Amino acid sequence: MRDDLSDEDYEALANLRHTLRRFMDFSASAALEAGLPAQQHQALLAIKGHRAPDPMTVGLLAERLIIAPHTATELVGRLEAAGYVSRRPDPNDRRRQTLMLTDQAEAVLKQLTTIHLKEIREMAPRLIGILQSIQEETPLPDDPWSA
Amino acid sequence: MRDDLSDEDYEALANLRHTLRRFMDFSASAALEAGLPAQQHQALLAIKGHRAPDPMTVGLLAERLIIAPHTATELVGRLEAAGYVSRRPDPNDRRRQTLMLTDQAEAVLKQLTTIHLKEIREMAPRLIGILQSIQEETPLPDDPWSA
DNA sequence: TCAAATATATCGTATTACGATATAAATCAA
DNA sequence: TTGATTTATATCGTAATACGATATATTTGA
Repeated sequence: MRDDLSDEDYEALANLRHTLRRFMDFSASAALEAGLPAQQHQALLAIKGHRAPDPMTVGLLAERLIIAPHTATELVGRLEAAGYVSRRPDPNDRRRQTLMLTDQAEAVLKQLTTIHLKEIREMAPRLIGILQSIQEETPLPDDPWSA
Repeated sequence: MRDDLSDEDYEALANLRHTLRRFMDFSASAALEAGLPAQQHQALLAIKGHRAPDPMTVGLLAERLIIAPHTATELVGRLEAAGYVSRRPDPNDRRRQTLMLTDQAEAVLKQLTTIHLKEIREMAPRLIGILQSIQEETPLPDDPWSA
């Protein structure tokens, strides 16, 4: 594997970033139109998308969103104040707060998830193409290192 | 196409977000270790990865990063103050500022791009898998709607 | 039982993007 | 050419949010 970087390497990486930023921008705009800041939307999704025997907690949410636990606390505080989430101490470990979505959250999340799946289906081919071109590490057909 | 959402739909979307956030966290940490805030790193990459006859400008950078033009102005201001970018008025249109990377920027960007390509090559299979499962819209083998 | 570890919460601070606005240059109609 | 409009960039004040430092409550384990 060559450790040198071609102009195409930088270009592919920049295109990947641009594609990701377009998705993030789409997502943030859609969430805001639905009345949710982007982080709050992603928190609701993380709670709803959590598949496990044990319930979602503040600490687990922090892990899934890759934020500090106390940042998750603040985020949940905002969600609770806005009526999207309820906290309830875990009877097994009363340090833990289990998180539940309200009906309001379920409704807005359903709407947002529908349009996100649609957007992702449109974006996916382009994104997959960029990822594959990076993995092949010889993005150009006439690359002298290929074959 | 069914417009109903299954638990697996939410789960796939949440997993996609988690994967993207891990990448963003990796990227931001790597950039910070190299002395660059995340946005400044992405700006350097956008400048370096710009393939076109015309030079990179503040407005073009805003388009690529999907931020407001005046936000790009501030970002470039920080990059210039830190010695990563130089501005020069475009002789053809003196409203425009053309952007050039300094040697310092080239060096740090080369290092960051190398480890980013490595990380992406590791992340890509998982990300592609999630994207494809969403596109197939029947993520489970035993999905009653499939076949 | 008491010390250490874990989970959550609070407060002050810093970064950064944006809205509103300003300035300069280019374009175009008359 | 002039003057109005558009385009490109820049400045300033503000708001949102994540973090560091720290605090409190609960559990665990020697």
